Amino acid sequence: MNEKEFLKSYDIHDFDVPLCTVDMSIFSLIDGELNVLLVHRDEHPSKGKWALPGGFIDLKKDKSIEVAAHRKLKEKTGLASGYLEQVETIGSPKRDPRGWSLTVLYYALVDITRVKLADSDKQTEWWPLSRIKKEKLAFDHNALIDIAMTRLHSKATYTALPIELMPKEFTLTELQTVFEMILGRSLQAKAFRNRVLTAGMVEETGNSKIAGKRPAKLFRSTKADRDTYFARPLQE
Amino acid sequence: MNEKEFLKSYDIHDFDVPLCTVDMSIFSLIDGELNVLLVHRDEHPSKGKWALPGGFIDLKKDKSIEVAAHRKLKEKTGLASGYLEQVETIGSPKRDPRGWSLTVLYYALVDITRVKLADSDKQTEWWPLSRIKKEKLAFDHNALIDIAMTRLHSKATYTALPIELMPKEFTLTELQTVFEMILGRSLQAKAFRNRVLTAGMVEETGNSKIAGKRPAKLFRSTKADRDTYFARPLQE
DNA sequence: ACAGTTTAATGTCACTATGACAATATATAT
DNA sequence: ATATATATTGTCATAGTGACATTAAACTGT
Repeated sequence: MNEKEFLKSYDIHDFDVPLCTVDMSIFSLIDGELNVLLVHRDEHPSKGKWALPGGFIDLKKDKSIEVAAHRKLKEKTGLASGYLEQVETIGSPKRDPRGWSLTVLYYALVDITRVKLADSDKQTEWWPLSRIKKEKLAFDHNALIDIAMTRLHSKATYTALPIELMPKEFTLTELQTVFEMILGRSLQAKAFRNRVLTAGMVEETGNSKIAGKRPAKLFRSTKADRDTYFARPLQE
Repeated sequence: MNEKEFLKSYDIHDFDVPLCTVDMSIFSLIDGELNVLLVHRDEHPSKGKWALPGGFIDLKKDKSIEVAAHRKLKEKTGLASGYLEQVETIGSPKRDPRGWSLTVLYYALVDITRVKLADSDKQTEWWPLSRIKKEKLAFDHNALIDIAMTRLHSKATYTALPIELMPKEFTLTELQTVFEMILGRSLQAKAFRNRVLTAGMVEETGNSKIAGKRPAKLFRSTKADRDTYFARPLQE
């Protein structure tokens, strides 16, 4: 049998194959808290529960897994760009009642001011992490968010990635607060500013913002933030 | 329809699903060069070419993807333990002629002195990276090895992971050479030794090794190497 | 006007892991 | 002994942190 004949006779439906999905943990910053976008499931399985946006790869449309992830991000948030990174692929026979299933987990960081939630048939909501911790989501999605969060935490120790969560202009104190939230501890203002500034990850816009007391200078991302690493990771 | 009825009526074979595999880039150190384990394909597709060990997830046996990866490592090298890490999941409609396919890529670092290649029906060989660069492997496996190698390179800048490639006892000069090979540049002996020693990743065995000139002290891994990060990554 | 308060931003200094390069130690070969 | 090669250590400058103190610029209330 040559290869052509082999391919003709090959049918994937003859085999036991796992269910295969892409799930997205989309983070944003709302009212000083990290939020994750969830969709309400109104179909079985896990009907009635809230889940990460995601689903099957469209074998006709998607040219790669990352393209599939970008498509889903666009569908839900209207964002064509935005930071997106593959985290891990998780699979087991138990995570979905339909059988052996596997999901490629991505996380995204979005600027909430640019998001336009889709008019979807499905209900879509931003949930703060504190609320997510208290509720049982669909499938193993609580665990998936934990995994994504761990990656984000890790990244924040050696890159300026959390800048992706910020609006166009922001103060360094605001940015520091976001880092503190992700890292779960407080940082020294002087050290933090030096770090971010000497690495060239942000630049002054010339504007400032008054939040009551002394006005704070506004900064913007230099877009070096995605690729540039700090010279040293945070201690501890 | 309740969930039970839904699950009863659900058949994954009704849908277009991607082919789903696990592939392993198993690295070892042979004659001072990095090698990768390859298997000869004597079935379609890519018949006659060399490929990374891997294959389908066994839905009956495997409780998780990592377990599947460990199983394959064991089958090929006889190693029940050994360093194993998921790198990335790659998928596209073109990488396999059978259709949309996706592979979860792992890499492993093994001590070649402990490996016992399986008496398999398939031919199994260690190929040095230099040879791999010159030949076209099955599917996109050249690219997969590049991806795994990039990860290994990256890890070597901030962890002592390459120790996993070493035999039980080794000299620091030998270890430095391995790092230099992975990083593709030379390192300062003093700085390298300080780094590895102060981080507590290796300890003296008390023995020494004579390779012609001044004898070199022998060290062993403290097994802190897997979890411990250097205080700072290498520059550049 | 002026003291008090709050938040923003900077000054100063010690610490420590690196990189660079020089110097020393210990074996073999002749 | 001397040369040579490899292993190992000494010394010093550098730079990015962490810690803590200090200054700056607004507002508030009297």
